Amino acid sequence: MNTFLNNKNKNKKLQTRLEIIDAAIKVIAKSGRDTASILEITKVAKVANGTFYYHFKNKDKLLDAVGEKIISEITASYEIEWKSAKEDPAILFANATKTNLINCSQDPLWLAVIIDSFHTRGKVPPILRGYNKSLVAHIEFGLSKKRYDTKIDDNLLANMQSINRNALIMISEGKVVKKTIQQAIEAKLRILGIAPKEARQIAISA
Amino acid sequence: MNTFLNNKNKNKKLQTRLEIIDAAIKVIAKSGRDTASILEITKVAKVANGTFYYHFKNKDKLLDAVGEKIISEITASYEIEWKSAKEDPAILFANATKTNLINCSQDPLWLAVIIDSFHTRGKVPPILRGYNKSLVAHIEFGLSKKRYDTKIDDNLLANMQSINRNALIMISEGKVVKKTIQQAIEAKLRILGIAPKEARQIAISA
DNA sequence: TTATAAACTGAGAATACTCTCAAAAACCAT
DNA sequence: ATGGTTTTTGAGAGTATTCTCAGTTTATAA
Repeated sequence: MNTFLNNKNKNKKLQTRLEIIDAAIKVIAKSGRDTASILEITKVAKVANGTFYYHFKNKDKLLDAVGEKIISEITASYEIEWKSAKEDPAILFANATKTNLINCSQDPLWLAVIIDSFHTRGKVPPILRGYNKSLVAHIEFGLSKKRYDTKIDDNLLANMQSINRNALIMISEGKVVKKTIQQAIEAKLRILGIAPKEARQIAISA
Repeated sequence: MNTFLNNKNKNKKLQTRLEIIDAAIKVIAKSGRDTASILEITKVAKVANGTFYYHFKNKDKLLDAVGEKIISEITASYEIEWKSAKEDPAILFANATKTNLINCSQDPLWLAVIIDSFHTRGKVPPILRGYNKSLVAHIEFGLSKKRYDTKIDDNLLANMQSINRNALIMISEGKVVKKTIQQAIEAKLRILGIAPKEARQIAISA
């Protein structure tokens, strides 16, 4: 019984790890990814500074873990429901957007971290990667049904993401959730090439 | 002749100040607002560290100055031309967007700093303030002519800004300028409520 | 030329952060 | 209980950054 972990230790280690991740979420929500210091995170997590380095090689690895935790709580809902492939892609997309935004809004801390994750220089943070995949699937589905009038490229995806991000910012600043989500859906559908009035209709009834 | 500055000195002082601002633009373009250090800026500007503090109270004041410098080079183009108020507001807006994006793209350093300025937590950086004012004027003009189908609010403005930002990012990453600008115009007009096909037409002929 | 005020310098105080490591504590199978 | 292993601790080395300030240089009015 010498080189591998037994269950008790596994749990203890995991628990500390989770405490650090939770503390990180709190600190990032307050100060942002770049300014959040490991010192403060360990203080909030009530562990010694050195403990952090036992669990994570460096700050980047921690940020990855934070991203994965949040994404795992949220993105499942965003997966396209292929079983309903006979439905209007625009309506499917509207519903997915709604669910996704509502999920993100559950916890103000997540909200802050997710918004922060959009403020990124350089590499795409993990929080956004999964989202992009589902997004492409949705749009391709709509294109295949000749429902949209656009092309998929980085610019389009970035615009879709930005609309989500802006909606989340509005929500985090206290704007009415329902109305904000409607606006986001309307804007996205319009960009995709749905006629203005119809986009509004779909957004309202989503 | 004791308390006020004479002309020569004024010039010398101003020149050093400008050198610091230019250096700051270079460093910010490379490292981003948050990570840019005064030490590095003064090194690039070839002045002593203390000189910085003779000219600027702190980093924030420098960032304001940088924003003002860039905005003064760019936003004039975005002002609505009221003399042509008989024209289609959508076309006016399309042209303004085009000019604005082209101006921003002139200098890769500006481009980087402007993009960076969108990554902001908290207060709106000065670069964006002037832009917002003109944007509202444009949209109000279109609404008054019943050309658009939307409401002006923070969310809408944020979405317009994001589309610009995304276009600038694409350009800075080497995407074709003309096509990227067309996409931005098309997306903005569609969000405002112009019919999809017409939005594309206007974007293409802008 | 010289006195004076403006502009600049760079050493260093104060602070903050990341990461390492030897030692201590906690844990658990026997 | 014992001994080996895992986990945690916190002091501190190394590095970086902001900002101050006493003193130096520069420019110019007289």
